Amino acid sequence: MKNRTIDEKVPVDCKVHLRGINDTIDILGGKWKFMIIGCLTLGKKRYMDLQRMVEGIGSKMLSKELQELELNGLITRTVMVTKPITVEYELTPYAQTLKPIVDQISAWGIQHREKVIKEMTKK
Amino acid sequence: MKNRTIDEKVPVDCKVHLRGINDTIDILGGKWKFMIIGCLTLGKKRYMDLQRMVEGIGSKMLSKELQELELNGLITRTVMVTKPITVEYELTPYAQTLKPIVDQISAWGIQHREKVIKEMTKK
DNA sequence: CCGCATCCCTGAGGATACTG
DNA sequence: CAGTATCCTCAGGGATGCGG
Repeated sequence: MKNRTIDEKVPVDCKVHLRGINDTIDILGGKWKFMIIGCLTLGKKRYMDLQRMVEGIGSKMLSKELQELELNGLITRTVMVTKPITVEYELTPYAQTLKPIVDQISAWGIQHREKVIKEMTKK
Repeated sequence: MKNRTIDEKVPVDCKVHLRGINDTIDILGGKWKFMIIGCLTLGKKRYMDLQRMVEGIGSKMLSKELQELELNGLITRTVMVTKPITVEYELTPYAQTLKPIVDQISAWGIQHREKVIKEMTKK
């Protein structure tokens, strides 16, 4: 048993803070989840809509990520028994709590892009 | 050339919104970046500190992700020429703009965990 | 239109060992 | 202490095709 210097600087509230980040990333990690949420932030969407909006995503990934989001209670899946079947995805009220986060992430990306472009032209 | 119904519902500002998310995820994606930023949010940290705080990360991933963050101008790396060498990582002023995002992500994770636990015990 | 099944493959990422 | 190098794996994820 060595006399470790651990814990000297890792108070409990820090751990909670970090665990919070971890938990969120566990749920919203992956390559597309934020994008999907971002799309649904704009209103309910159909499968095709999503595939078109989330540029680059494949059918397999899309349905997989949608399932995971549904499991976590973030989106609802509604099947409309129309001619060719129709499915609508929508954020749950609970998922609305994610909107501020998604909006900020988007805003940061936008301003970051501007900053990068500015730096390139300046040089 | 088919008469596609695309674009009917994909106005430019939506695309910008989504591209913003994309850009941010490109930079902060990956398994650990948010956690690392979260740690550095608490102040400057040494390599070992980070490895200890970001539970589960390996030496290789840590240094790789740190390099990427440094490339994007989000952290600074300072070498102290001490007995056994010492290196400190710190958020750049620019990276401070990420703090609200990280904080919200953390807060959401914390409240989500509480919600899940509540639902489990309730049942 | 929705989305599962299948095949396949790249690369993220883990474990271990080694250097300055 | 702070990494780098090497090897290896396994799952994320792309492409295609089929069925309800």
